Order: sequence, then C-alpha cells, then structure tokens
Amino acid sequence: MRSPDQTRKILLDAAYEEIHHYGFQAASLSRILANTGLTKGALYHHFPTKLALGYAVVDEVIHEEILNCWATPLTDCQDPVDCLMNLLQKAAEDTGDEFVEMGCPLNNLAQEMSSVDEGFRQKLGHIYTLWRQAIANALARGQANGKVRADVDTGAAAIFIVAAIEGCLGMAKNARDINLLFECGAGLLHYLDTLHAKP
Amino acid sequence: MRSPDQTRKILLDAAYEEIHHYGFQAASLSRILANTGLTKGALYHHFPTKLALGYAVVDEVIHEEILNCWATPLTDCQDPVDCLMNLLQKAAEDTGDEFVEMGCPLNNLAQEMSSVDEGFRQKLGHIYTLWRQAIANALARGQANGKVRADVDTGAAAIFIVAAIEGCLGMAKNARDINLLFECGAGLLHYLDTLHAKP
DNA sequence: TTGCATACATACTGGTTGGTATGTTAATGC
DNA sequence: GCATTAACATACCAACCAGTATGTATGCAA
Repeated sequence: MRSPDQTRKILLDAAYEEIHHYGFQAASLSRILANTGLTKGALYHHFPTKLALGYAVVDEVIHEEILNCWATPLTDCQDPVDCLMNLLQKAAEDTGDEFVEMGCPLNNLAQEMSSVDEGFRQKLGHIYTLWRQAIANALARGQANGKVRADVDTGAAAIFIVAAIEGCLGMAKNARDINLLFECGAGLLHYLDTLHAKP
Repeated sequence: MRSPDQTRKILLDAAYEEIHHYGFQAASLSRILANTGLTKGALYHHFPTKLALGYAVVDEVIHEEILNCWATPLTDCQDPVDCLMNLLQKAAEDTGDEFVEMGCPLNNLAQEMSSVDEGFRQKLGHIYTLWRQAIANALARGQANGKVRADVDTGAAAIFIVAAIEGCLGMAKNARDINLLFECGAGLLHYLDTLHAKP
C-alpha cells in the first residue's frame, strides 16, 4: 500500500506546478499539500526544507525537461538550423497553452531567484549552459558538414538563440497570445536562416 | 517641514527597489518602511493597498523609464537600426551592473505577475506595446527614407527585438556576467544588421 | 511473533504578513 | 487664534507562513 518513491514524485510534481504558477517565493507548502492530499509529515519526511524542495524541482523536473526537449533531440541532427526550427515549432505546439499562460518554468525561476538565492542561480545557470552547449555543438557539427556558415561564432549564436527563445516565450506569456509567440518566433527563424550556408 | 509629494515619491522609489530586488509578491512592506524610515501610517495614507502601491510603481516609475530610455530617443531618429544599436550600447553601459544583478524591472514583473494578477498583466502589456510601437514606427520611418529594407514586417520585427533584448538581459542576469550580455547583444546587432537596406 | 526503522499524520509554535483602528502633530483656511 | 483637515505615527489584529514535536501505522528482517 505504501510507495515512498511515488509519494515523493507526487510531492515533486505538485511543487513544480505550484512554483510554475506562483514562483518559488510565493509558493505555499500548504497549497501543495492541499493539492496532493498529503500532509506536512510526508513533505518534511522527503524534503528537509522548502528550499530543498525547490532545488529538487530544478534538478529533477526542469533539468530533465530541458534535456528531453532541447539537448537530446539536437545530438543526432544533420542540419541544426532545420532541427532548431522544427523544435521551435514542436515546442510551440506541444506546450503551447501552458507556456503561453504560465511561461517557461526555467526562465520564470531564473528571473525570480537569480538575484535572491545563489543556489538557485547556479543550478539554473547549469541548465542554461547545457542547453546552450547542445545548440553550440549542433551548430559546430553543421559547420563541419557545410550546412552552417563557417564564420558563425557557434557559442555566441547559441547564447542569442536561447535568449531569443526565452524572450519570445516571455512576450507571449504577458500578452497571453500564442499568435504573438509565432510572430516573435518568425523573427528568430529569420535569424536562424542567416546562419545557413548559402550555395 | 511636511511635503507629502516628496514622501510619496520616497515610498514609491523604495517600493520600486524592493520589488526590483525580491519581486512583487515577496516584497515586504515592513522592509520598505524600514528602508525609508517612515511608518505604516504614511504608507497607507498614500496607497490604499499593497497592490495599489505595485500598480503605482508600474504606472509611474517603470512606465517613465521605458519611455525615457527607449520610446523618446527613437522618435527623432533617421536610421533606426543605428539608433537601436546605440541605445543598446548605452543601456548596457548605463544600467550595466544594476541590470546584470537584478534584471530588467519590466521583464521581472511581467514574468512574475502576468499569470498571477490580471491588472499587472495589462499594465505591463501596455508598456510593452508602447515600446514595440516606438520601434515599429522608427523602422517604418527608416523604410520611408530608404535606411531599412522595404520587405521588413516592422511590427513583427519590433516584437522580436524587444523579446531579444529582454532575453539577453535575462541570460546576463542569471549568469551575473556583463560579457555574456555583450555576447548576446552581438547576436541582436547581427539580426538588426539584416534589416538594413544594402546598396 | 517480535522488534524496529520507515513512512507518514496531527497538532502546535514563533515569526511575519498585509491591513486596520486609533492617536498625534503639523499646516491651512477663516 | 481657532477649527478643521491632511499627514503622518503607534499599537494592534487575524491569517498565513515555514518549520517542529509528537504520535501512529505500516512493512520488513530476524
């Protein structure tokens, strides 16, 4: 009847949703427990503090999300520009409504917590670095096989691409308008196109 | 000895800094009052609720900031691409350290509050719209005098430019690294350059 | 079957929150 | 100079917060 791993996951998922909605600082442990039907005993058995719970959400939930959505799909990819365009389209479709209403969890937490807690800042920075490296590596491979212009600074381009993605998601979140996300994404696609090697 | 307007401004400025640091939800009225040396009597004499104080910060402080830094300088500007490049450089230099540590107040609030409070969302959205329109108008004037390519969708380009600016500031805030801001800005400059009409 | 640690639930605490009710003082109009 | 109101200060409140102390039931090992 008892399954502590599952209980932990329930708490983690509920915390993820709560944080996604209200941010970490305004996230209420009482609300998380009310949503799960569990009690403080369970929560503090699995997580020593609220901060530890937040860290776990970053390390286990958000980290995995970015890996699955962005890093892994880029590892085997011949034309990184095309791949990024497809991933953008897919991301916009898959998580469309949720992200348009509540934004990208990674960006939300990074904006809220980077100037408040050093642990959050570093953990989130680590995820951003992984994401950027995945893009930079893909661009470099694209250069090797002639799909990407040789004069592109892959690292700097990766930084700008991630920033633009988060920027567009942020605009769409405030506007609550998925069309604005597409309009903004079109600008990014236009930029990506300039990275393509032209015959 | 008494100057209510000045008192109000002191409260407003302190609230702006507190919100800039901790966000609106985690902003503490007690901390604001401690920083000003004033008391609750003064605060609640000038502002009926915490929400009203937050709204005032948006309407009076942040609104003015965007107007002065972005909208106004673009009104009389022959080559909008060059102007934007200069404004980016200037913004990075002027507010450099503060923004690198605590981010753009407009973006911070928009990300935090858009999914929490409809009033904040609309007020901040209004500021974003003004900002975008200023850029779009400048681009359109650039098209009229041949500085900007005629096939550019000025509205969509303005959306992307604002998104990219906020995205770059967000990346730099998390990294706490002004060099990353410049690297990211270089990507934006590269995009802006593609808008230029080529001879 | 007994012993014992894990996995929770319940009840409570000190501190902080936004907000209010009541004083007190300074400026202003007459 | 006197009354009135604006401009604050002080004291207080219920609600909520993260966190803790204690109690209880489950499952497993011996």
